Amino acid sequence: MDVKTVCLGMLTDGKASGYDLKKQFESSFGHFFAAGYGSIYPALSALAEQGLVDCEEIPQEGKPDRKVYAITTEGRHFLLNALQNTSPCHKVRSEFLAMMCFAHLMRPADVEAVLDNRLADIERFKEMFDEIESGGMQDWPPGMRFVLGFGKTIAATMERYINDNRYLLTEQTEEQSVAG
Amino acid sequence: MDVKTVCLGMLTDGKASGYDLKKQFESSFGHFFAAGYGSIYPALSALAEQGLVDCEEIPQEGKPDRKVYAITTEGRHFLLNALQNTSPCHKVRSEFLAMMCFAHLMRPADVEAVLDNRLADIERFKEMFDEIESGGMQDWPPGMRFVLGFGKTIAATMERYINDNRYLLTEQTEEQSVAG
DNA sequence: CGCAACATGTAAGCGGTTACATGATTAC
DNA sequence: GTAATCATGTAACCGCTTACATGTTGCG
Repeated sequence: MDVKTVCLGMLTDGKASGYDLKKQFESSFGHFFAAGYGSIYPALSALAEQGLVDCEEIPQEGKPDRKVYAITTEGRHFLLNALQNTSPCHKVRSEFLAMMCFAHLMRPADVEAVLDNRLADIERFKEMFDEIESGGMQDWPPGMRFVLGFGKTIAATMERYINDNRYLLTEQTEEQSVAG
Repeated sequence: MDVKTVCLGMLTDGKASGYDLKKQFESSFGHFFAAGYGSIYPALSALAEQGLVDCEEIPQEGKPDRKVYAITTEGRHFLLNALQNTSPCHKVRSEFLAMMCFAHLMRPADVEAVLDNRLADIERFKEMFDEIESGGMQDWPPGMRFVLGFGKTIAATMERYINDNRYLLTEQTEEQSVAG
């Protein structure tokens, strides 16, 4: 499941340009599968070259031609095949948690700042989730609702955990004076 | 916060070899910051070249010399400086969630298998956490306890969410018959 | 007047993964 | 006998990130 496959999946919902897909990555997919233009455009080119998508070029004035991609029958087969992997991974790479392991070496003010910044990030996610929900989810496939709920639940849990346990990190210990 | 910096942090707890650090990555750090030998050994070499660690080679018979690394004063300064970044990231890359977005295109049996495999993974994490706790945490820095609790809480929440909401994905919908 | 949105792409680089190479000792 | 543990490393590769390049339209 790389960016290519996810793009292919998104195209099962209808034709779209790279620009359109980027917006979808930013909103609904961003919190668990990020991708920038530098990944998306080459991915779409590769998919087109493999015959997994068709590309319709729509001329525009002043802007580059809008390239609208549509999934092909071969693309659908390829995707269905990719979706038969029953052990997809779920990876976390957290500089935040790594840093917190060494909180006893940090200045207390910096620890507080890190925690506050993380809470602010989580808050932004929650706003994003609310925005998506207010846009109407009736026509969404059940998987999307599952994934959105997953994100909301984890975000709420992280927020609560940080608030309930930050005292562990911010109570002064002797070690901190040795740090320098 | 790359592998190099995390290795440096681990060495504040005492001397260690690359092999030792790998074990620590597998146990306590693995769930939020994975690293293999292919990252760790080059990282230690680079740290030694920069003078951030000292390397003591202990000859052994039959095995390669054991190289034990110790953090230097410069290393400590470098680490303290790195720990002043107050916006460390927390990234998730989940093929699992990406796949679940397209559950309506999958065979129901495959969806079930994916969910069961994820639950099994979570179970393994929980076992790991219990094992760490039973090994005694009294002498652990507070940050480690915070991070361990974080992992346990998120794992429990994920497990509960999947169990409570998998019905969303496994109830048959019309779309599934169109998938081919 | 300046910024955001629209719209597509390339190229260099970076960091991490995977596979390979070697080989003794110990426990089952 | 065979698998796991101890022990270190290299090299190729892969996929994503970042920075760069270009240019119009419309809003405040």
